[in-house]
Amino acid sequence: MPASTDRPGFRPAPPVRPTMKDVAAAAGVGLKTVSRVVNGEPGVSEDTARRVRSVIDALGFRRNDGARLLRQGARTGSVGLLLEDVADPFYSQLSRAVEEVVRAHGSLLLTGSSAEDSARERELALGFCARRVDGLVVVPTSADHAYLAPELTAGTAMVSVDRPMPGLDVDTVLADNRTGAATGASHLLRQGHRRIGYLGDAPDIYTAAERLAGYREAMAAAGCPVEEPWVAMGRPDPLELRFALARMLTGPEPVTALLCGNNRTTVAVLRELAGRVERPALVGFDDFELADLLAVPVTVVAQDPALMGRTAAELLFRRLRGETAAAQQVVVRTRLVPRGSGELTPPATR
Amino acid sequence: MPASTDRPGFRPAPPVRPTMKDVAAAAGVGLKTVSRVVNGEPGVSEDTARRVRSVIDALGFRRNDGARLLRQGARTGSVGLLLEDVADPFYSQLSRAVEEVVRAHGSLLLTGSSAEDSARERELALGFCARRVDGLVVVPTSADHAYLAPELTAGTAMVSVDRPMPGLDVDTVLADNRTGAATGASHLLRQGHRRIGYLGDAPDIYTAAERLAGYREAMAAAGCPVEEPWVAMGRPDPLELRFALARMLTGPEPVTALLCGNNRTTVAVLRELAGRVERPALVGFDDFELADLLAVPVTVVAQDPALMGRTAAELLFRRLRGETAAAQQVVVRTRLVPRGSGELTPPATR
DNA sequence: CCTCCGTGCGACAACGTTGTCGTCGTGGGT
DNA sequence: ACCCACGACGACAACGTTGTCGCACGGAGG
Repeated sequence: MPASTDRPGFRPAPPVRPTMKDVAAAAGVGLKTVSRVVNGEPGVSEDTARRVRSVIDALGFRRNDGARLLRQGARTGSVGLLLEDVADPFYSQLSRAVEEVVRAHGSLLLTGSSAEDSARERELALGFCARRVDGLVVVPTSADHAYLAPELTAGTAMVSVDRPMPGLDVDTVLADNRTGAATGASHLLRQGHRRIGYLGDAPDIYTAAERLAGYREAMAAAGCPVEEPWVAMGRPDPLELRFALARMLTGPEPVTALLCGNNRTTVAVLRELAGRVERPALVGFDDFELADLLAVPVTVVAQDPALMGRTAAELLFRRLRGETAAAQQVVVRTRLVPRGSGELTPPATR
Repeated sequence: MPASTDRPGFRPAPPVRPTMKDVAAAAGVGLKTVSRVVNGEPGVSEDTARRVRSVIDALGFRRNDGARLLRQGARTGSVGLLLEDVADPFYSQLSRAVEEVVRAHGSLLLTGSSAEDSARERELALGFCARRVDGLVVVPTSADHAYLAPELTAGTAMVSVDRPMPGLDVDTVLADNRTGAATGASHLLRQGHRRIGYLGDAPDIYTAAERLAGYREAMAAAGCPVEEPWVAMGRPDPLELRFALARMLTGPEPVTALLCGNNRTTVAVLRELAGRVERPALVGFDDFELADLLAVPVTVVAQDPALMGRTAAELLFRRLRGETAAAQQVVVRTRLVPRGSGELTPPATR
């Protein structure tokens, strides 16, 4: 835990908030009467209510929901969202969809980015639970999540999105990664490509592994042996990527097409290709803005992050409404969007 | 408030969480001893501590931070972030930066999108305050925010980003919108353009108004009268945009260059231009991914959303640390990034 | 006149935790 | 043998709120 110990040189007497007691005293009424007014309960004369309300405005009183929740033992009306990085367009779209649903249910949203670091994810998740969120929507790292089991049995709803949650049996929303990647690869094969490279994220990430598998399956089904230099997996590092691409695109038998395992990789590859002479065909997994406006519009296997987020959030609230069925898995279909880059044919046939 | 009244047909006895009392009973110790163990306070023998810890693990006990905070009257270690739309890249980058700083201070982040709707913003802000967030980072709508004054005096720190907060004197982080837009316009003027169109967001949005003013200033300084059909302000609506562009680009005296007031407008314009024959020069306000990889790379006036977010969050924590100086305004500079589209010369001179 | 009831309101406990303070037992010093 | 200090622990109040209950008052009905 990153030292919340702000060694406070000198904290200037944090101004205190008025409580119901203060309001009651100022209005010359009992505490409970204020409570009644604040909550719109009956049993208060309009005269008294008016007086109390004016004092409330004058003092700027706001009910302390923490205390309220403690007393009522009710739900907190808040949901935690844990993902890899809010700034990634895939997650930011997912995030918006989740937020929309959460808001529609009158709840508030806590957001945290794990940066793919399981310790950080854990810290955030437990922090959310300590705040007693009603539920958790998680894009889990590959680490074991059994530490969340007590929360689950304690009634905290949980849904996993984009990846399964290892070690915990919860509702899960996934894209059809394997099929999608296979579709992308097949599409390239159909254009006559035989030597197709694959660039993806680190293979400990579920989606990366699934998509790689999809690629391999499609290649195998087409009778195309995959040579190892054609596959590059890892966190998108510009330098590594440059080497990998050089490896794939040069030599006696260069690849004529590329399948990119995700958003960031696709963009990084495009940027790298801009500085090279080769113009391999390219299909990207996951759509991105402006893909259609590039010099060669980019063919993608599009996911639907908004639908995934919405579905996940709705599953969560279904649980919160009391649904007790066994954990289910929802697979959201991907869709091939041909735009040009994936329809380039291999040089020999050009 | 959107009916948090889930008419619960039948709520299946929400499983209860173990409390310290339960742990104490199960471990055969006093309540306070459990508290001591949980908080790592001294005065517990290692034997007892071990026993308590094992019971804690067995029951899956987690301290209830709500109760803790209530008791301690301390800060909640949470910060609210209110912006227009998490899915907008500008805000999602800002958001990440804020989150980073918040995390570094050991706090949690509540996020809410106002969708530019002041009622929704208010609802979210008050919801955050009811949860007793320590501070609020807000991208405010243009509505009056005086309703937050009680929170401010009650000690909730507040910082306004991207726009000033009307009706409330708080630290504010802004981009130099006016200068930036003027720079963009001047850049086009320098290429020989005299008829330059401006497309921006609704003028009740501070940044939109400022940037429009910057454009007008630059035009005036160059002695170029702005004709009204050249200016189109409003929420980005594809159809409106099409009409506006048609108006600007056709007729006897069409504009030869465009200045776009923001991210979304720039992209929408690019998309629209892709279907037209005219190729006006173009400068966009706010950078966006892939701007450099388009057929004609797009010249932009780049903002630094991450710096803005970081600055805002740091100002917030400075206040929380007790800083009491008068509210300050930080202006983050923009930077012209020439990439091609803004260096196109007018047809006459081409 | 008294009774009965409804209305308006306040006292009090409780939610789960922590700060304060008191108690108990042990061990060392005299 | 006695005292005191000290370590280990628990009882209790309090944080701000709400649910329960009871009380006082006034008017209607006998």
